[in-house]
Amino acid sequence: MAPKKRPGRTPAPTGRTSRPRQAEVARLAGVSQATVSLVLSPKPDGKGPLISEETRQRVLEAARSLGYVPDPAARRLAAARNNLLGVFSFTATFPTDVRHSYYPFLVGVECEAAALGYDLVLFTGSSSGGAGAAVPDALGRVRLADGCLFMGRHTPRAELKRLVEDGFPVVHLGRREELEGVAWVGADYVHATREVVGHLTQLGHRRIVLVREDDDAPASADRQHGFLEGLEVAGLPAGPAAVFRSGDPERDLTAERLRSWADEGVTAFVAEETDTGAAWRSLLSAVRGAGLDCPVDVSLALLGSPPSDLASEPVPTGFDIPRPELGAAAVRLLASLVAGEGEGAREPLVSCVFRPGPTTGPPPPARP
Amino acid sequence: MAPKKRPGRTPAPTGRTSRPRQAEVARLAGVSQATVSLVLSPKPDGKGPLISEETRQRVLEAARSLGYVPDPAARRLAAARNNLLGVFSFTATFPTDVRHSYYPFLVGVECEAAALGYDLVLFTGSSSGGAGAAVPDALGRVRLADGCLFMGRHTPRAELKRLVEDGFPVVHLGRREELEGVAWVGADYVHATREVVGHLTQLGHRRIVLVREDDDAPASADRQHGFLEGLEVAGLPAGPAAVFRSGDPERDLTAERLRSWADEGVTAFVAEETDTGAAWRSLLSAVRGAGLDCPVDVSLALLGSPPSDLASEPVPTGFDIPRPELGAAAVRLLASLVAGEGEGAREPLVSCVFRPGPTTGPPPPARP
DNA sequence: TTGTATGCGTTATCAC
DNA sequence: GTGATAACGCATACAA
Repeated sequence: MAPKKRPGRTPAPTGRTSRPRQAEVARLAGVSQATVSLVLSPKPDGKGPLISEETRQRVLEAARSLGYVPDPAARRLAAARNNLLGVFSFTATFPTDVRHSYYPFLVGVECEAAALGYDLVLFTGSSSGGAGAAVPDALGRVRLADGCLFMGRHTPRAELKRLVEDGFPVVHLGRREELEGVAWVGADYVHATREVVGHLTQLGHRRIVLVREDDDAPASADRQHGFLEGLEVAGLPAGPAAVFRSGDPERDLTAERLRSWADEGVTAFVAEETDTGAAWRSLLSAVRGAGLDCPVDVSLALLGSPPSDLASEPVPTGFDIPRPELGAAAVRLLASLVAGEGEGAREPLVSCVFRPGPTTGPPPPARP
Repeated sequence: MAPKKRPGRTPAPTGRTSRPRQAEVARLAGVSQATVSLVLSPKPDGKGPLISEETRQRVLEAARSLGYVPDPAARRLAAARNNLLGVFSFTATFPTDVRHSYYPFLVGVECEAAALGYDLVLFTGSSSGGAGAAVPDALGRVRLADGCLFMGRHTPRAELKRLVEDGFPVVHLGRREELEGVAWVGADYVHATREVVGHLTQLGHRRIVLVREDDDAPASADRQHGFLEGLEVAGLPAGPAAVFRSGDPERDLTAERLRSWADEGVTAFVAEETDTGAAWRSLLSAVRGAGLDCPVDVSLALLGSPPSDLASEPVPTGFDIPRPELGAAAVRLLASLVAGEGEGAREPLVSCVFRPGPTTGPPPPARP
């Protein structure tokens, strides 16, 4: 009699070659499948049932002879974790335009993730397809990981908050105090900028201008904050006139503008570093266009690292953001959240290190 | 009467917040779990049962409000796909030592993966921190993805072959003809090197030496192959004397060695590009140490791109490996394998483009 | 058109 | 110590 056909999945998906399973190892070793599991993945602290050495060896031998390899999918499914940490950047992680890239962060992220035993899932904001095609919410896809790291200057607040409210472990790379409940690690731009300004004032500069882009990212706000603080501690006027803010510095920061500043007695400029490096690039070309010599006529400092297309130029005075360390710290924090260890962020601020350079010097003698 | 306790796993692991499952979406939408599955992953050709538009919307709405995202492990276990492509490098993908990195490849990989609707899983298999890096399971983890891209000069043949034999879609970035059955895409180093040698011979060089590391990677063998071919087509002796092979060029490639070559009439050197860039770096410093002027006294060419720590120097004559294109091509091939479209690799070799530079010129007049 | 009943390979638990 | 047995989350054949 033919066996009655029952509902359910086709016994063998007739897919690709199937690998040996624990059940087959068990048959070959003359034990149960569960025993195989116990032998092959023993509890770390020896808590589980102890297996006799003889059985152990039989199982191991059987597994080896069959070339058994555990199925990670099944393992993860049963363990309710997938050992995956997500990395989501609001711009492409590996942009064609190499000028703004998150590569330096990833150096630290990958290292630390590996050390902690996690693999990484790279999500891109732009990617349209992906596993969550049915769910239009781009950010929703990150839930496939055990937790997710977010980076980028502009963060969709609502969606991020939603994740956090759902108890999904989230860490933002970069200060994000406005988003309550969102864990973050960031660089101490305030302190680092104050330090750069201090360097300039000690050299004797009395009129300094901050060049920033028209951008409300905390990273920009922090630099401006530190800048103004730096002026204050030096007893200099810290009015809004000291800040030049432009949405398109390549256009607004002209040689004429620069000359007029020089005429007013401005002897030093600091520019913020942004994704595109536009502020610094514009500042440099304006200085050249104005025929000014740096650092003789004017001192320049960069609040961060120069864009890679300017790598051949001398590294300006400023500070270095310890990106790999930041990435590593973020991963550590994220891992602790995933492990359920509460808010384990003791010190979310990582210090930047001051970088002396050839672009700053004493101010020129006062002009008539 | 209390329900009899039966063996089995604890119903709820009492763990942390768990992601919503199809069952919960189903409850919220008032349908069965199977219906949710049907709505959320419809057959591409509309083969499966058709769901009424009204139910569809209810399910989608429920899924969205719950932030549902399919579990990749479960998807994969159920013999489906999870739209995940793996990337596994045998050296750290983002090494601390920035001199050798796979970043340029990833630019193309990420772009193409996103375009094809895949997310990327970065397997941190062989990174520094890996405690159990030696476990054979390291490669097994990639089975979590639908397929995997491998990169690196040194490939564990056995494990890779195992994956392929099991029908797991695998693409190797870099020529790998010795591993039968392993699909690959690579750069045409043979042709590109021949071209560089041709450039030198046309300039008039008759004695050229190849500096390579002591490394049996195909990438090295191909360059040597192309080098010797280039000599032959120019009618020059292509003996082994023309190849300088060293496991530690920083030590072996001395200024004295270089001078003696010059005395023998050698007027040009080509160095291979490797992970570390050691060959090229050593060559440069030896030339300087010998007090030779490039390109006046000696011509130098680099079979690849200079290491990033030499980015400030003039870009030498040589060729550019189209790394992003290679990465993209690899992803395309991998995706076609995942889709079951057989060996879709028509042309696995991508051309390198010759890069003229200031480090080569006519040979100096013959010395007495 | 929707619901029911498996099964994927593993881990975890309990009774023996 | 060992062996059943129940989930883990999802996909699918089949019944209704």
